[in-house]
Amino acid sequence: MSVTVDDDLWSAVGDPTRRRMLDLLLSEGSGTATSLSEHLPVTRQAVAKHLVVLGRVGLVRATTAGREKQFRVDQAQLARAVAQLADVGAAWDSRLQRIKRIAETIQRGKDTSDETEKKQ
Amino acid sequence: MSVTVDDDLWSAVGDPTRRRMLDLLLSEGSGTATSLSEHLPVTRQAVAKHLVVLGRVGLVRATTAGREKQFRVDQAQLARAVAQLADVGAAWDSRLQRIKRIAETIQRGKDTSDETEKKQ
DNA sequence: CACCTTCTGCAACCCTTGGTTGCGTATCAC
DNA sequence: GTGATACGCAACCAAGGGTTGCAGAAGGTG
Repeated sequence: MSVTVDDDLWSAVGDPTRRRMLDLLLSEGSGTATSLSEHLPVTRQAVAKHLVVLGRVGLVRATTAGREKQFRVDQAQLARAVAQLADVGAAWDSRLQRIKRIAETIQRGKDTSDETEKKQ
Repeated sequence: MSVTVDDDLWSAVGDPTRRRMLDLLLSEGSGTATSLSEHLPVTRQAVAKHLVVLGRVGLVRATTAGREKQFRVDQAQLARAVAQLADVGAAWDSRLQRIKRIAETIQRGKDTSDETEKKQ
């Protein structure tokens, strides 16, 4: 029935900036707060905060090397997030399909009763 | 490459309370702010605000009858939202697949070069 | 009609969060 | 050592999700 989703994980990917960050990390393999902020319309500090959020739900992990902190996407966790997106989408989709089917059934029922009326 | 999503639409379904509201509206057909709040852990006023948000992005529409305001899901718009969920999910999924494939290729490459070294 | 209930809308007010600026600090490179 | 660079922390602001409180419109009943 109603799909149980990890609200923290969902809202982590619910933010547009964080989605773009994930896109960047996926396409570039890894990145720092500074390097990511160069491709985003927000400051480094904002990116750093988002990285904390993403780290909290396990979507990224960091390795510190000297003064740089490289972030990478945790593939398993992102796969989990993708699965939840798919689950919710599928649930709503089946709801919509069901409503559509019912509507068509009612429509067909009307036609039938019309014909019946004519026949009577 | 990066899927273009309607950020307003996405963040509308990004909120867990709004997702539950959509679930309720889908399963019950329609509902008022008051009736929805009875099945949710928030007050009627909070629900009313969420309904404004959902209405702003076209996910719900209202019909006023007497003192009651009945809300219904706009199926076309919800279908659009579902499509965007699927798009983003698919984009990330293909990214993950690609990374996995590259990793396997590198692994295979190592094996091959090992064999090549042996042959040489 | 009057009264009471109920459903809605508006306003004020918290707290969290996404964003900024400013500053201090650690690391690298010369 | 000095300067540039990458980071972290703190203060601050605006928007959003949530609450309470209250006023008004619509329905039911004497």
